Amino acid sequence: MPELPEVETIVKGLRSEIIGKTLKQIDSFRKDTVKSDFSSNWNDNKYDNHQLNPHHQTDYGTIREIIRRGKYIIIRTSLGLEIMVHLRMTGKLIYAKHSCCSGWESHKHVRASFGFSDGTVLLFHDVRTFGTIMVLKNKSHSTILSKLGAEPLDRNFNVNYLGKKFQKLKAPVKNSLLNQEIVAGLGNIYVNEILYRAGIIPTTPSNTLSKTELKKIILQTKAVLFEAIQKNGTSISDYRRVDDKTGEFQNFLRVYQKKVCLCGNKITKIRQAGRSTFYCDHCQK
DNA sequence: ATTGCTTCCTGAGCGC
DNA sequence: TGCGCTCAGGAAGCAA
Repeated sequence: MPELPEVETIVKGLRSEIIGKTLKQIDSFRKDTVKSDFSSNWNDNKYDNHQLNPHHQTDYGTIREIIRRGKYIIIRTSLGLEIMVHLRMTGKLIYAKHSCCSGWESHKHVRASFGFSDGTVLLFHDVRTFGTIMVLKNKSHSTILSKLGAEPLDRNFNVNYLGKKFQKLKAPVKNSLLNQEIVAGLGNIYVNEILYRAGIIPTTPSNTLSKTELKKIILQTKAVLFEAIQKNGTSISDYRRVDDKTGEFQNFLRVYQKKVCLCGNKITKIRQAGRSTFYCDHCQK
């Protein structure tokens, strides 16, 4: 399940592969996967298999910039077009350099593809089909994503910010950290790891945390994400890099899906907001 | 306003 | 071997 470090790794991989390439064609092989803000065909959900706006455009421009905001990937072209990708649970972007011999068109889980003028293809592969792609011509990603909270690695994600957000929030701290409107990019794995390292029980009401505890959360959020990015993300099940390699951070997880804590205590597993929470009631208070 | 439940979806893993 | 069940969960939508 790609979270911030996985998305960041994919963005870096994409930059080195497709910056400067000219995007010629966008295809969708499943309804609801690709939406656009300019082609009515793509929004009425009648079509399972088609090209985006094939008669009005022969060129989407050259890939200029690829950025990440929370768990979203935003690809911007020289014509001002923005392609916004969210991988959700099982989405992957795979760059197929040798499209002529791969036979990807018939692959069961390829939901969309981006064709470049040099014959290479970027494939959107998604087993569970939760992933989405938005092609924006009129709107900007920043408008659509305006409700997203702070970037956890930014300077403005600090004790003051989190204190304000948590002030009147009774929800468990685990739920609050998963809330993308509070902080953008954290998912279940990293929130478990962050609260373990911060020594805080995940069920603690957000508004009862002390300044010291908030400080620990901020510090450990940045530390865990930084380390995970350095290890190219966590490959628990489906996440792969653009070149289909796995990340390595799964070897450094301390609490997620663990049975026993480093201290020897048994790890407790509960469910919060429909997701698994792991914690050690000896190391976390 | 806030919180929490349901929905979307498919494959892996398990017990029998 | 194969069937049916449970589990994995990000975010939207809706109900309380």
